[in-house]
Amino acid sequence: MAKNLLIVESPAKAKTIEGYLGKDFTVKSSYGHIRDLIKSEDAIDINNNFNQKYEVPVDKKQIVSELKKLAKEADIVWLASDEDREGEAISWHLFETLGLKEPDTRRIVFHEITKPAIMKAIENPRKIDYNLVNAQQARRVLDRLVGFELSPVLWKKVKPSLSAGRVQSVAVRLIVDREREVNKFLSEAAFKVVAIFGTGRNAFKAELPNRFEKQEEAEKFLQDCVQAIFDIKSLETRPAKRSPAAPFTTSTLQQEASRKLGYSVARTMQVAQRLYESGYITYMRTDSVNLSDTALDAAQKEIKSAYGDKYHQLRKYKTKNASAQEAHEAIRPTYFNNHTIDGESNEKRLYELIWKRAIASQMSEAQFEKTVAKINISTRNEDLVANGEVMKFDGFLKVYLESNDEEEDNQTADGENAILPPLTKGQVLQLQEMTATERFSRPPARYTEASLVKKLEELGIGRPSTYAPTISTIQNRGYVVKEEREGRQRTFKVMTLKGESIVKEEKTENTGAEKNKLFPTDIGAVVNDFLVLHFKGIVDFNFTAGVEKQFDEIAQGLQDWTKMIRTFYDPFHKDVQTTLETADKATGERELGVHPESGKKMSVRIGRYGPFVQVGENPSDESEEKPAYASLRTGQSIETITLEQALELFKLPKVVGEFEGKPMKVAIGRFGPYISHNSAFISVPKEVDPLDVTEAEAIELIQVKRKKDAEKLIKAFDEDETVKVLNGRWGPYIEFGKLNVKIPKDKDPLTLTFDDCKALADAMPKDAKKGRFGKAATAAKPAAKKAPAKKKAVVKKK
DNA sequence: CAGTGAGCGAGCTTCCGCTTGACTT
Repeated sequence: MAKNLLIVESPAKAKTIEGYLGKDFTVKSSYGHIRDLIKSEDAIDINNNFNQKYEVPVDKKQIVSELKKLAKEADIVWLASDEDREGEAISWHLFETLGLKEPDTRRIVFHEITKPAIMKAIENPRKIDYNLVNAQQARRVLDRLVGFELSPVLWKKVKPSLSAGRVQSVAVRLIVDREREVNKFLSEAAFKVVAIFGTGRNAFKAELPNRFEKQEEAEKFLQDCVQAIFDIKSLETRPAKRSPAAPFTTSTLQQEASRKLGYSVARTMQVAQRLYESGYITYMRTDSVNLSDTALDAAQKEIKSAYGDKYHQLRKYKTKNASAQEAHEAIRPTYFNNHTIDGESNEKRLYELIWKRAIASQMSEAQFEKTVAKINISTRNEDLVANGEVMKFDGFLKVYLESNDEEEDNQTADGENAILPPLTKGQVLQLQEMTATERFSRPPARYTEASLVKKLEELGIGRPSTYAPTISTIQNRGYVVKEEREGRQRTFKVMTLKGESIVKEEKTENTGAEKNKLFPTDIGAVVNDFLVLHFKGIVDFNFTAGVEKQFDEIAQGLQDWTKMIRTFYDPFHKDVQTTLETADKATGERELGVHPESGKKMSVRIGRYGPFVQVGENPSDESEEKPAYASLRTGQSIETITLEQALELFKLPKVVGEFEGKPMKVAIGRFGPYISHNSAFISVPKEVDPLDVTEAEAIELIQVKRKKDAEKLIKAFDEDETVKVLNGRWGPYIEFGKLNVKIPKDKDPLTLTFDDCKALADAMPKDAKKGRFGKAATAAKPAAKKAPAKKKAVVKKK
């Protein structure tokens, strides 16, 4: 029997370490925290030094009892959780929960999963650092107090089931603020001048550094250039270089995977987790850019053998972020000689990204020669400028080029990195073409999931393990939606000088289209405004940074944690109470104006079922006329909707005519505009304005739909007309009332009898539709039931 | 793939961080 029990946080880590330590050691994992505050309100005794009540959650009971048993049998228990605030607390919780005794317990830490690092750790055990544990308790208690006092205020003053917290509320605030910046942004137009000189292979672009605000100025400029002589006024060549980026942390991996692979942050983390569990990469939840000495050596070896000595350059990176806790290494391949791996394409692509970034981080810089040519215009004082860049040595660019957030502005992007033909000072240039194009200044970019993570990290808010869950939470609560939005057409003017004539044209472009961007919902904005009004301190962008500073002092033993929490809590709790007593219910109500015909007041606000428009005052008694209501459509918001748009909402649903003795109604549903007729639903095609649908068109659409349905039909039954065999997009299926049943491959849809269909349908719902997940989970692991079930409920609501 | 928007009241919701799991339409 093993004399030693060593406990780490992650099972994958445990497996590796067990291999290093031999028979005297059993290595187990705690699977993260094993205890948490109890759920109820008395988890923290406010009047008694914020004493906490902890419990082992159901899904951790099994692990804890196993660890308890092993701890009893072992002579020495080694607590090897991570070396940060949370890790120290995990060790302490283990110490308490497993009933360990100090003489038989050792606390050890290591930053690198290698045999020498672990042996060294074992030789240098220490005791649990209670200052660090106190800092974690302060963090935990503060988050609970904030979350569980603030959320109920929202239930009362805004809507039930809402939530607020130190992290999520700031995340929402960032998005609300940004949306408002975008909405109030006034775009300014200016004319940008680009000239093309030379012909064929020797053609190159030059730009006028400043833009013209007025069209006349731009036109005058082109006019002046008609007769002008262009010659090279100066040529300047200087070397330039570029250095690789640091290896990935959780946040930079999420950003880069989003930009280069289009992954959501949740997906990136799922795939990374699989790579980690397969032993391909180091731990994926980290804020450190540090590489271990063994990794540095391995990278060096790999670079030198694959690319040659001159491509290697030893680099040590420092984490900029002050709140980083650096319990792990940066994310890197475990073996640098694996350029690629076996696995799903997701895994392969992410691994490749990680490998390239880590390898590149140890490579030499890329060297360029940059040339700036200034071009004199005989008729004007301004110069045109041409930029050229020639790569002299690729260095790290051989493997990896980091992308950036800025959307490609095709107007400035070409012209750069271009190669200039050989030029000499004084050389006269032949103008091929010159254009002055109207360009518009752009509003700040809306956040993507990944750019929000970046911002949160900059503000020191949240941790690598919580970025992805936070992004999910604010979406699940309905504060934020990730959406695509169509842009609108905009015209812009282009003037082209060619030969001796200037041609003026008007072109159109699409602008403002967004993909996978985060937008605040009305409820998100209302909750945010409420919090900003009544709890400014909590949703302040620097709140976390401020408390983190105090946690650090607690960790260093310079401050008493209960005093710190007391100083925070008393005024905070007072704010909660006065808000509960005095604040009005928040509905985001905004007056739109008066109805053009009736003269009644029109307003928008959020109600029980979402945002809506109201026409007419609230009645004070029964005799008064009731107001009219209409819900806003997706994409509209109470903040930006106009009176005209609000009036449109009342035009639908409307009956457009009759067909086969039944009315046809046009309305807008969850999936867009539709015509309902005799309990059938037909989508109105995109190009048709639902307001203009005529009776004839509606009939036509119904008949087209019927024809299409008939083509899909393989078989119908006399026994029950709601049962049909159909040909769907993914093959034949049975429509059994409201249930769709897939037909197995070994069955021929043509020969299916009614009874066969019934049998297949009977087999389906029990198994697939309802409880498959729940049942299987229950059967396999009764303890793990709770968390997934909860998650599912949230998804369902949506 | 509706139309809703009054008010009562019971019982519920909610935080952040550390882990992985077994699932999906």
